[in-house]
Amino acid sequence: MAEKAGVSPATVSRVSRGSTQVSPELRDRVLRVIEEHGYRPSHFGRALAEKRHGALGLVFPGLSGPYFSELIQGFESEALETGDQVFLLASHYRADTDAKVLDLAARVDGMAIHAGTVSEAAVEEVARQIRVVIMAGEAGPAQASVSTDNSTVGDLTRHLIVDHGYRRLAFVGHPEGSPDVTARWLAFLAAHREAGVEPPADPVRLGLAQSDGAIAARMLLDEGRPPEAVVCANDETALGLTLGALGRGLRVPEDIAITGFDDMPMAALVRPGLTTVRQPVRELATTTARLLHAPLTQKDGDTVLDTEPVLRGSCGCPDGATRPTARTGGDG
Amino acid sequence: MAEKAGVSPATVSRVSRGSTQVSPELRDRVLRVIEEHGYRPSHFGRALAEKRHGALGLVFPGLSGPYFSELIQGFESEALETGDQVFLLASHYRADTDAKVLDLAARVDGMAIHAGTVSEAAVEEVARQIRVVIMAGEAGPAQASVSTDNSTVGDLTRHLIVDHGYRRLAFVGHPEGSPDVTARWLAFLAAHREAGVEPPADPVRLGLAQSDGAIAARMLLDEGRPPEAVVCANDETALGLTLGALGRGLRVPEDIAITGFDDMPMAALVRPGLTTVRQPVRELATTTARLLHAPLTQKDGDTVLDTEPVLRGSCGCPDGATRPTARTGGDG
DNA sequence: TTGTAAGCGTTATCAG
DNA sequence: CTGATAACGCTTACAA
Repeated sequence: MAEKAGVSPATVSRVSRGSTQVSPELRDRVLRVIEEHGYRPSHFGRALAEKRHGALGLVFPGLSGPYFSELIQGFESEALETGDQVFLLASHYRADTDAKVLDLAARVDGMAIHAGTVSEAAVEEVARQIRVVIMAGEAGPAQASVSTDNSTVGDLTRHLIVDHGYRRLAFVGHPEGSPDVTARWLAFLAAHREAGVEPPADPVRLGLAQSDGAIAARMLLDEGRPPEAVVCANDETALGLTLGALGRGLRVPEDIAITGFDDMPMAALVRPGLTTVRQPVRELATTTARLLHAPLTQKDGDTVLDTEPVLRGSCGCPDGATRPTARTGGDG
Repeated sequence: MAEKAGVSPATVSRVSRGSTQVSPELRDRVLRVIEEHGYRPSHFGRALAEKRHGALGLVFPGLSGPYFSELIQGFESEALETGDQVFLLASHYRADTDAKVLDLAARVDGMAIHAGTVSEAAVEEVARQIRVVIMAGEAGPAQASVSTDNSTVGDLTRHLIVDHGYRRLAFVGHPEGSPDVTARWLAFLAAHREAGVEPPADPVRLGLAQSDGAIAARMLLDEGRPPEAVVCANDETALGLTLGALGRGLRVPEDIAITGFDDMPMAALVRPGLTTVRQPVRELATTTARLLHAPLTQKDGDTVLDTEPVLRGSCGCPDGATRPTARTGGDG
């Protein structure tokens, strides 16, 4: 094709990739023809010859809000550094996700999979072909993972019980839905046990979208005896719940205290400010991308990033962040 | 590779693509070996030979909320029908988007580009190589486009002025940010002109995320004289604004009326219900994907899908949808 | 029905 | 510094 420039394909290849092994004159001539014909090297040709795609895959459940947005941006910016293209695949919790993931695996050099989006079997299968890192969950025996510390939900729960004296708490989130929510629910339960307070028998099993928070409001507030405080699995549901509470004429935190998880931008913007847990989503993403770039060592292991509580007005604190009561170490 | 099954590559190819031209016995033997070795045909080999990727690209600005989620799901489900894989590319409004789009263009057979994400020049360049359809904006001379009717914002504005008697309205949205918002702002202005009411000199120029609505609340409510009604460019900002208003102790719609655009699930779940405009996002996406599958005819043209107002409580209507005052046809 | 061989666009190796 | 030539893994005539 570009040999219409009167040179060999090898020379075109060298020029198009900026090799120094070409004489200035020839380079110029080739560049001119490339320009004229709007030539772009074929990715399949290149991939076939190099046995690599120059691309990474990122698989996640859906696009509900800032968490994934931040995750994706972080991942992409890191991949940019290493010159990798990123292909996004949103599962939407659909049944055909496994097939799509397998297909994607044939087009990329490595894949980051958000926990809870793909079946165990598919993850194993993909890991047999290319590098895999699990985000926000634990890796199987063969892959690496990066996640954040969910136990801070326990600190927050203890804060609600010990510092504010709430006794009837609720938890909004679906523990079976993702490792993150599982861990948060368990931390919520553990804090109750530790404080000698009876936890609710069940969580309010809903998703992580803001609309789920609005539904939670209906379930918790339109009946008999609302809880004094609600620990939500993430900020989005917390804000949905807040909207529901305020819309019903309730005051936050006087009538009902609410906490979230993520510390998304809205958390600081609403009134009262949302008490939550800050997790380093961007670092989660960049760490994952970095791991994916180099061949994984036998066991890169499970990296767990730190998180920290952020106390604002919605739990009953004055609207300015402080730290919650430190864990006492006792059994309560 | 799979010829270790003792057959020719041609036979493997035939079997792996389900050709009928193979004897049952051979087919079984090959299938067994394929299974054993976990063989998957290489995409570059296939793409190289077939001169197609079996994939479509979808480029959009970011992932803030239900609009893009719905858009992507619709697009993917349609692509699934035609057996195409979908590659997502989020621009995040970054400068290097053009380069990524060009790269993506080399890996897919067609590309849907959401308006306002990619430079004109890059769109032209991509369109020279593969099929391109613009979403939520007008196509250049060479490509097709699919968008929705934004003029309904004018109907909503007229409703606020004529039916509810509001005189001091505000508009939240950045008209220069996207064709959609441009059209909505212009419709807002036109309705004022038509009704003989003075519109605000400028819109509140903010983005489309919920946090932008919260910022709008600060700008509009924390000072002298708040507007009586606010028309927001989309539901997310409307909800952010609502949250801000309620959090400040204001009542909606008594103290301030608020409208949105999209009719996302939250709109019906909040109290009061959010008055908004329903647009067929899913149809927008499926139509685009369908157009992309077949070679575009010389001018598939600009498809515009219908939208309709949805009146709920946040504008002052009783919380149950009705239709707004019909356009009179006069010049006001 | 099955195998052989050419070709897809690139890179890498090796001569010249 | 440059050009042949052989891969790369697959599909598709064409031949057997």
